[in-house]
Amino acid sequence: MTVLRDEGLDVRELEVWRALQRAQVRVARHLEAELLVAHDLPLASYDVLMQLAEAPERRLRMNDLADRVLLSRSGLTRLIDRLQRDGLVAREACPSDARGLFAVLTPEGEVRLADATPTYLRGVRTQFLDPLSEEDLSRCRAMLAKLGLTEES
Amino acid sequence: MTVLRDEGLDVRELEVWRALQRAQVRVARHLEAELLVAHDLPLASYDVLMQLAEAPERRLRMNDLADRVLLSRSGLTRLIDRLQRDGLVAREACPSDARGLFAVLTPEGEVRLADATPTYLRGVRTQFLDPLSEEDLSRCRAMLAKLGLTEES
DNA sequence: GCTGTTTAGATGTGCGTGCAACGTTCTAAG
DNA sequence: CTTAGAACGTTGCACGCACATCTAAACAGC
Repeated sequence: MTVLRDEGLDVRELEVWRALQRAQVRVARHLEAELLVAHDLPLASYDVLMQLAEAPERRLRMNDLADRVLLSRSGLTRLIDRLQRDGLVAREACPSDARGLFAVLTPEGEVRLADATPTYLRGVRTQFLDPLSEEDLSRCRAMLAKLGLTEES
Repeated sequence: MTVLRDEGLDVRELEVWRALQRAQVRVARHLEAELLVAHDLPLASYDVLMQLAEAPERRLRMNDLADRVLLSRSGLTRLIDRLQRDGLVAREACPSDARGLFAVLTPEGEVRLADATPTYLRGVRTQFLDPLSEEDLSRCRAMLAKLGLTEES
């Protein structure tokens, strides 16, 4: 604590941030582990498949996808490489913009996603939702909405 | 959404988890970037220094430290290697257990930590605390306490 | 004391990530 | 039409991580 005295006594507030970080990492690790053993599917891959499944036409531009998955563009390129190699996703040219590329969910990808989804949902529930009340969740939702609007830097 | 229909309508709940994930990563990335440009200090390194500074005698066993920093044991070994190379941390044998090693914060490490702390605190504040009310924070604190007790797997 | 088991840390290896640089295509200005 | 600049995605590179494995030390029972 000693080092943090200078800026007033928001050590308690800081503690909230650190606990949040810990909780998030803990749940994410749990999900990753379960998905890996049960479906040989890393969490990041699951996220990509899920995003694609939710998108119209089951396809998304690489750029948009990178934003939603919270991954760098280069990271997404490699990840899509792997998914394509495994046949879960295909690349398709964009008719209106020759620079653009769509990542498209293949039928096989859909199956894989459907298989893994129960595992994912169960993990989120046991590790995150179950311990919390309805009230907690709506509070949390409101909080996160506020955080989402703070864009700069 | 279509894929998630099977388990009832907790799509909204799932959304909370996903938003949390996004928020956490966003803030962490911001902190990492700021610490890097201003002090050439990765976020993980900052965490280690902070944990050591808060510990009695400014020292911690490798194992305990690994838990607090939310890093694998091997990851911590490498990170301490780097910090030791940079002179911010030293390794010291444990008198009572010859297997054990302490990671000790050096004076130079303290200075570096003190330099970086304002950057860190400012980041946490602008990206996380400022958008939230006092009420939000205490709610969040309570929520995280519940999550912290769900240990298994 | 002598073995078998457990624990603390350190390594070897492969993989995933971000950053910076690159080629390609689109768009706007002259 | 030509050229400058921006946008989209990919690639070279170095770094950091986790998993499995290994060594050394502590502890257990006999």
